[in-house]
Amino acid sequence: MRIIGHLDMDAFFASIEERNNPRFKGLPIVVGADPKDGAGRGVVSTANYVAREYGIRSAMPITRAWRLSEAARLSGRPASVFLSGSWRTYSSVSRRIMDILRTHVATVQQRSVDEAYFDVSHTGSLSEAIKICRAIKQEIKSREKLTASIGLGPNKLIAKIASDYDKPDGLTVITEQDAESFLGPLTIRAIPGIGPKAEQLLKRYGVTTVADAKKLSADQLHQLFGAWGDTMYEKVRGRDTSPLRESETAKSIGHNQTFFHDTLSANFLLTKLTQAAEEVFSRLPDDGFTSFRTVVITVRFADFVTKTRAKTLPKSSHSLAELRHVAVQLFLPFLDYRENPHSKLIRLIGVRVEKIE
DNA sequence: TCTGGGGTCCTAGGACCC
DNA sequence: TCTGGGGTCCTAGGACCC
Repeated sequence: MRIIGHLDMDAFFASIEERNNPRFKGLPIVVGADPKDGAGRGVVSTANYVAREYGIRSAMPITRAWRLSEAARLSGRPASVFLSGSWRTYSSVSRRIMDILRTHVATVQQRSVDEAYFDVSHTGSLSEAIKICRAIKQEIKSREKLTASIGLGPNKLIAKIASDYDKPDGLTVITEQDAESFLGPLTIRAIPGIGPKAEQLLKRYGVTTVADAKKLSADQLHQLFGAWGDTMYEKVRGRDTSPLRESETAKSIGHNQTFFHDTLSANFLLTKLTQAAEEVFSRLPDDGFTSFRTVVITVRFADFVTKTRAKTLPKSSHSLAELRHVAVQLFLPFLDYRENPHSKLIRLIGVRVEKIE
């Protein structure tokens, strides 16, 4: 019998800030872009549960979060604490959490900074698996003063959805027999991989819940979504045979920057592009990489139209000078009519390397 | 609502080779 | 010279996730 767990830290970044700064205790905390009194650019990364009572959510434009917070303040509730956050702090906490997890279970697949799958099939019984999950949660709480939610199920799909079912500080167990009925009433968006586009398309076929989706045949889903439709057919039935993959090496490393003001200043843009190339190059060794072969640049215009240009070198390069040079060559056409006939202002520029070794 | 930054995966067309 | 099929690589774009 397969028993898979999914651990998901609760409001991770915001919880760390609250823990590290006792003066924030009980206040709404929003980690994300600088709101600049309502003129900021960017989005909310994480909002703690108090901030969520104001309607603030992850991925929401920071200006909107700021207005929601202002509205709450004017009605006599506390203003939100806006923080830009510290990636270094969060990743070191993350590393310690993953270490705790690894002391309890043999196989761990980290999915992001605050999430991981783990395999507890070896326990042979759900009750034993539950004991391990309680111990994991307890140790995270006592060592890190943070809470996690865990889902337990017959596969990664069910474990992941279960971990989200009862947050914060939850432990949700779904047996293989209950998997299909557990999923049925959930909205189709609960299935990982179904985003806004797939949701809209499915809506046209009268599908809003997972149960609705089961009315579509495998052929219909294949017609609509190609290979992903085949997987979707299985997922809405609670089936997922994908294995846990212990360690995944990065496939690309990149850096983007959105400017405070959109611009077409060649001087400014080339400086930012060069800086991005340097940032990417300096990060290569952090993950044990020494070379790259493909360079990709991204240009986002004021209207959010986004273009990428890539070049794959005949052989791998170890050279920052080459990375800068290729990035600049790829970018230059955007400065004249060839790639930008209407002289649209640019809001973001990015550099990424692939085929890294 | 006016949309970050870090990524992964998939698709489709074209070049090229046998 | 008027032309198939299969495979691989590259590029560009897009959906999605945290």
